[in-house]
Amino acid sequence: MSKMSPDKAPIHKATTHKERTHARILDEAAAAMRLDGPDGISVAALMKRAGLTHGGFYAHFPSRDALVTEAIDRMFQDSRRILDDRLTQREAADGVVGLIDWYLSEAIRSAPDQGCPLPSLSGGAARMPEAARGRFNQGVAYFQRALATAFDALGLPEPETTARSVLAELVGAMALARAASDEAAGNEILRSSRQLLKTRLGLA
Amino acid sequence: MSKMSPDKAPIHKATTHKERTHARILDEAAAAMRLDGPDGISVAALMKRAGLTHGGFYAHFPSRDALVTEAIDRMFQDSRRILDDRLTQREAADGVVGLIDWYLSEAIRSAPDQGCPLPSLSGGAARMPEAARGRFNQGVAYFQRALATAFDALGLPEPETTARSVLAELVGAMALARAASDEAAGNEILRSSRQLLKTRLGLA
DNA sequence: TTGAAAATATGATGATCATCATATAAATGA
DNA sequence: TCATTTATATGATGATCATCATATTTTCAA
Repeated sequence: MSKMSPDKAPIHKATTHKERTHARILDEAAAAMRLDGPDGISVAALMKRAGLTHGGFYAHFPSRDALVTEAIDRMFQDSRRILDDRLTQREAADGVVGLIDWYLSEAIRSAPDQGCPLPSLSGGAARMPEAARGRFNQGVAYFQRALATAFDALGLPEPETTARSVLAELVGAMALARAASDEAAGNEILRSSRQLLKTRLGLA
Repeated sequence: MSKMSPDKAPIHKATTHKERTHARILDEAAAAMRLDGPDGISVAALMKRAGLTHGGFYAHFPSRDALVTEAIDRMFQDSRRILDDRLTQREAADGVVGLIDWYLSEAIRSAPDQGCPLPSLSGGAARMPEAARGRFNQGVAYFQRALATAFDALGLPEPETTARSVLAELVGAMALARAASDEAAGNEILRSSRQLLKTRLGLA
């Protein structure tokens, strides 16, 4: 990019001012879109949240659709780190139990801007711009593989099939729990799935 | 409403022209919103689909939010009929198996305007106008009770807890299957949940 | 310190939207 | 048939939106 250092790849991750600003816009976008969906924030409102004005947006992203795509990616990067921490840095059974309890916790229920983006975004993924939908499905696939690996370590039969089924229940339970107007009803949904997921994985 | 017949409730369901038009708008709205979400169709586009022009809308609904609320209701009425047919008009085990196979069928996957509205709408329910969110949760509660009744008839322990868990998996699996860009991957999700739901309910 | 380049701000454009005021057309009771 | 109500259409209003053109500020090397 710079004329002065044409071939010099940034070895020490030289984050320029622009890169930092780009990342800040993206963080705000990811947070906002977890709460209000991909169409939930306007370019102007987003830039204001990032401490900027609307005009500069197109110096950072070629279009709003491109922002959505990058923001989806960003969300899954965060989730992936949590997922890896839970599933790899422990004994398999503890990791899976911890993941279930974290994923379906009341804290995450009340904080859609943390936790996994799948429950809020799955229902609308088919309406996303195609590139964003692709990133979304990469995130789903990663989650699925990570679960399957853990289930394989647990000696469960058909780990891939089980992983798909378990992921579906995790996503559906949190989506329904967040939809509930009555907090107690939502918590019952979470409790039920926490309990029965562990039961059927032989972890209860 | 009418000055001429003040106390006469319409015993023979005398559907006036206006009532029929109202119902037509609502049907179009429900179909459109299943495909594209509650914000997916404009008032003008909706009225055109119903064969009318945009101006007449406010003779039928006080606001767009009111339309969304009624449309949510309409969707669940349709689903409820299917649900009741499946779960009550058969032997319990057959009914549950049939419901699972229907709910998670590839046909329904490809036709979001049929089938249950929960997979498409759950993720965004928290962002709905409050009245619509209430109707949505009534629909969820009805579904849950119907499943619990069937599970009780099957002699399963904790039918309420199981109903919540099963509903979560049904909703999550269809949401993820519809999100998939790759049709084969989506079908694998459906197959996995069909199989494991029956297994864990002792119906395999 | 200065001047070019990069980053951000200001302001405008055309599109879409929900909503409403008012005009026309259709239905209905006399 | 006529008059009145009811239903629908036309057209406008103000708001919001993505996007772009251009101006201003900031950064940083010389």
